[in-house]
Amino acid sequence: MTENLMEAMVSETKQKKPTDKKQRIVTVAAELFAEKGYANTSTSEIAKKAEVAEGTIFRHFQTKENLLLSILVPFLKEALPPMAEDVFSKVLNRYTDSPESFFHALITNRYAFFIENKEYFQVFIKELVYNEQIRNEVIPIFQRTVLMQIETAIQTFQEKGKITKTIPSETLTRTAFSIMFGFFLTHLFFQNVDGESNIEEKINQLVHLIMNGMKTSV
Amino acid sequence: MTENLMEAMVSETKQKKPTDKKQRIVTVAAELFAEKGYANTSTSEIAKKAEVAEGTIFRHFQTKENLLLSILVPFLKEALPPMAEDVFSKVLNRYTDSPESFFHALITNRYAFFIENKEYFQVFIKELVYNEQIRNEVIPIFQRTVLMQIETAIQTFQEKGKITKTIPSETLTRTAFSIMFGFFLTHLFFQNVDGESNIEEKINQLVHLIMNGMKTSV
Amino acid sequence: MTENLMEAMVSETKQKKPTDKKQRIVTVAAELFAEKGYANTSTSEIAKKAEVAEGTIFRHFQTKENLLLSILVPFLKEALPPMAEDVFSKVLNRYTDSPESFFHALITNRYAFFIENKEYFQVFIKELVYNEQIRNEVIPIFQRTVLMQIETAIQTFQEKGKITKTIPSETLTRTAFSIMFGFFLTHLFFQNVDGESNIEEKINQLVHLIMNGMKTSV
Amino acid sequence: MTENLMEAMVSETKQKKPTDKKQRIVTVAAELFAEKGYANTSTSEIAKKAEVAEGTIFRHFQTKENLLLSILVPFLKEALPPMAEDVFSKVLNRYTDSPESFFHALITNRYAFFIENKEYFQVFIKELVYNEQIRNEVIPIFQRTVLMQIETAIQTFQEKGKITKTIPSETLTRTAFSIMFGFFLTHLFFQNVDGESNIEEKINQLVHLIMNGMKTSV
DNA sequence: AATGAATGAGACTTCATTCAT
DNA sequence: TATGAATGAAGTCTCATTCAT
Repeated sequence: MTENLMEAMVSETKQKKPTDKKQRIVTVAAELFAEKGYANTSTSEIAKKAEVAEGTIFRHFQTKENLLLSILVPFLKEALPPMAEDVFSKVLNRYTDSPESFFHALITNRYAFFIENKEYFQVFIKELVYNEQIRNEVIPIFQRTVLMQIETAIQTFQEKGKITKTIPSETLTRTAFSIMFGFFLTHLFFQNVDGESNIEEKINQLVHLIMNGMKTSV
Repeated sequence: MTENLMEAMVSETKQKKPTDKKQRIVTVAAELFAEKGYANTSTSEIAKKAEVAEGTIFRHFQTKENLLLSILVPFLKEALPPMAEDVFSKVLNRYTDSPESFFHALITNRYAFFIENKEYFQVFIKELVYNEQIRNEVIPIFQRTVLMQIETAIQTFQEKGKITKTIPSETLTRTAFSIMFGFFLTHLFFQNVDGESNIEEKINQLVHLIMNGMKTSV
Repeated sequence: MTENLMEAMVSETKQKKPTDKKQRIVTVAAELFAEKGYANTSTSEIAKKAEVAEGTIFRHFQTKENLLLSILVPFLKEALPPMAEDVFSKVLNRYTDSPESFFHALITNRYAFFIENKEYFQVFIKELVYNEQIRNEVIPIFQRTVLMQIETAIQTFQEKGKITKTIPSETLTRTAFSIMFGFFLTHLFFQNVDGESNIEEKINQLVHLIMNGMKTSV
Repeated sequence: MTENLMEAMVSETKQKKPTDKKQRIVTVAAELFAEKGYANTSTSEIAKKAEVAEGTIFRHFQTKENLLLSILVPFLKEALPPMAEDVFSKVLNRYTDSPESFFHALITNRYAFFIENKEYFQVFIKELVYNEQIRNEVIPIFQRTVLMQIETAIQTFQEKGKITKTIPSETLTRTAFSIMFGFFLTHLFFQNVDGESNIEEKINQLVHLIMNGMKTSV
């Protein structure tokens, strides 16, 4: 990993319309990286499946690693900052009165994004676990954007007396994130956990657990 | 992956006392697999660091993959079934009256095991994410042992009216597991999240969140 | 090397005024070939530095090798035959009475040409050493033109009793050429051997050494 | 070129007995590098001609460049310092009274060495011309050892009044070296210039030219 | 049991060249 | 004339695995 992810996320704007073949390479590579991981996918395999010459991959991406970044960077660009800015300004402001409706909106919004980008999430999570440099570069960004915004929301609700102050907001944030992320992961690595039908109900249950835990309701 | 993990977990009992060199290979391989992942670690690197000839690795383990299994199988053998049988008979039976004390004992017990085996957990999780065969073989075992035992415990508490019945036990189980696993992962991939000092308090907070959620206590 | 240098040197007269881009390609290629050698310079590098598309190079020169020849041939055309015909008829006839003035004029004349074409000399010498076909084609031409003309001059001086007859004219020629060529090479591969100032004096010294050797003058 | 030639010349002493195959690789590579140059010789070609697997080359030499250094470094180790130290102490001390006998002994000695190592000289000179790093590293060594020793000898003779003082010793040295090196090169790149028979006579003529030049003897 | 030289398949990458636009 | 995307052969190098000692 020579390039820096942050730089890549900034500089990667000058993309003209990607060629047909270039797009095909990205698509196929994402599929294969998602399925078998970056390290277990060869460029010749990508070339074969995308029906291009192997050299074409390198004309467009220079290195295999660059190809990986070309998949991850646009995804992260859409996944991280919007989650912090766009989504939150919408979600948080609108549902500012009840933490329940906030968490419900948050999970619903991110679940939709997640379903749309299942494959990219798989690539991302695999490399997050496997690749130290990506981990080192992405996690701080992630903390500054996603986690801190959730924490801010939670603190707001703590101020309003709607969320307990006896537990530090940091721990609350991590726990809420764990529940949400665990929910997504379940859907990522095990297919068809639940029929798609009752997702709405599942989310309601998660929100209930986040807010009320599993003790018997009085 | 040619061999089957289950078979391996059974057949691998005939281990005599491993040679000095054999042990050194396993130790070094675990370190390197944990750090860089299986696919990014070469046998020659292992040989060099373990100060043995490369041939020696193959004399003992036949294939590189076998070496990986020789690390994971004993670990899983100790991690999974005991968690289900041994630990649960201790934990569940002893703390049968309150879900709080049950979750507290469970998390405490597994956290200790996790701390002891940090390195093996890293190898395991990396390959769980990256390696389809391991995923396919281990997850069902995991579901049958760990998750089902937690679910049984939760169902027992539901019968006793100590845990809500309005949410299916399966969802409750996954959520509890998410919280617990999220807690462990935080400690696995980010060093020094909290000072080691206040672990006890952290666990108490987790248990509180599992049982009561984050809404303001009345 | 498919084309024959002699053919190229003859046929290559039909050059109209070269395009702006064509000229830029030649200039840039000469620079790069001089610096890094033909084999270590890629056409894409040339294209980039000349600010043309890679295809443009091949539209004008068909092959990379042809581009090399397009640099070398005009250079050799000026370097070799004129040295034989033009220069010699001037130099030799004018300075026919003393070998000293002949060698002085010869070295001065070629040194000027060499300084003007330093870069082309570098390309030429690199490929002369590295490329068997160029060596095989150029050396005979070189022998027939340059060396034989010097030898003729030396023989003329031998007839006049101004140069020793006890050593074969061939050996004398090679030695004179070695001294002259060694002087040029020194200036080619090591920068700033002498300040440019005392070139005239250096040449005088070389001529003295060619004619009188290094023994103490009586 | 990552490694430094000087370091390589020092560190390369720990060589145990080279394998049969290792030796074959070196021999074949030297042949091919001499014939076609380093950049135009592929490792697969070397492997084929040496009748080893291509991997074997890299097991022994890590990189192709390292293989080149493994050929050049021992050669230079033998060629340069001995020429300065050993040879000179023999040649200079023994033939201290007349510059003629000194140059005669010097050329004879080096010519023998050159004939024995024709192939290595070809590799060396090709890369000296083509490869900037080798040039930058070897030339200073060369200047400090070979050239300076010749210059010292010449200065000694100047002190004794046997060589002219009107020309700086540096110029004399370079000229003597040009004549000698030109003589060697002629034998390197053009085969069979003279029958081997009259080498002794040729050397005598060179010495005469160095000392007396080509003017008619009185 | 242990070694380490040897292997060869296959990895990533470069590059001269072609061709549709 | 000029472009630059596309090609695929060939290049250097890595690596798990074998085998004679």
